[in-house]
Amino acid sequence: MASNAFQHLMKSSRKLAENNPPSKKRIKIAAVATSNERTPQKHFWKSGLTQAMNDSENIVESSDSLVIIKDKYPKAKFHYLVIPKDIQLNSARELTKLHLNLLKEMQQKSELLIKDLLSKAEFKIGFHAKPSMDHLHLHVISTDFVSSCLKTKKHWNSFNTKHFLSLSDLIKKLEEKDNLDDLYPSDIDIELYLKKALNCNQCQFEAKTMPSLKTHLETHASSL
DNA sequence: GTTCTAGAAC
DNA sequence: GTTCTAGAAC
Repeated sequence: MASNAFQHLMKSSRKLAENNPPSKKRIKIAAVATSNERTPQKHFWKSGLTQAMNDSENIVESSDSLVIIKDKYPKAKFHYLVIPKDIQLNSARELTKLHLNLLKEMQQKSELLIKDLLSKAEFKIGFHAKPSMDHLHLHVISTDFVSSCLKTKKHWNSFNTKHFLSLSDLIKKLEEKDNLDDLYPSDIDIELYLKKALNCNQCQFEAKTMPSLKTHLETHASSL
């Protein structure tokens, strides 16, 4: 009897939940509806970085030419973005020999940034071949990949396949050639990379699901 | 890029 | 029944 009453209560509370969606969602719908009436911007979120790099809350350090911020959704214990202030490019694909000095400055600043962390972590420094956010940004990320923000296969593969282009490779290429045409993957290859099986970056383990990969990565991190 | 959630996969 | 992924979001 008591359990029946409890089940009934649960049922009715679930119904209540259905009839009253979370306020967060309502606000979102209202905001979208407003933006549609006046300025329909399908990809408004792409400019998120441009906002973040100008918000002192996020800035780790800043110079005339570069700003370094913490990634808002870090995919590892340490995850920074090194962003050139005065560049119009959205992707590393368009970098040329003319950008070599800038890239070397970014490399120097990145190495300085992680200098004191090298006893705690290893780092990857590079660009996503196909970034989602506008404004060229260099990822400086620790290789533990232990983070609650790491959730999807795309997250993992974007850093752990040839979708991730190491800065030192880019610099090497531009020292011998004018552009990155013969280093850069095609759009088709990029799609394949992002859908690859989930291979651990520290051993031969292949995970079947993201949750199992995350559990596995934690075992590497705790054995350090 | 994230959030949300339907329905696939287990 | 629960876990997990993947596609929509105008």
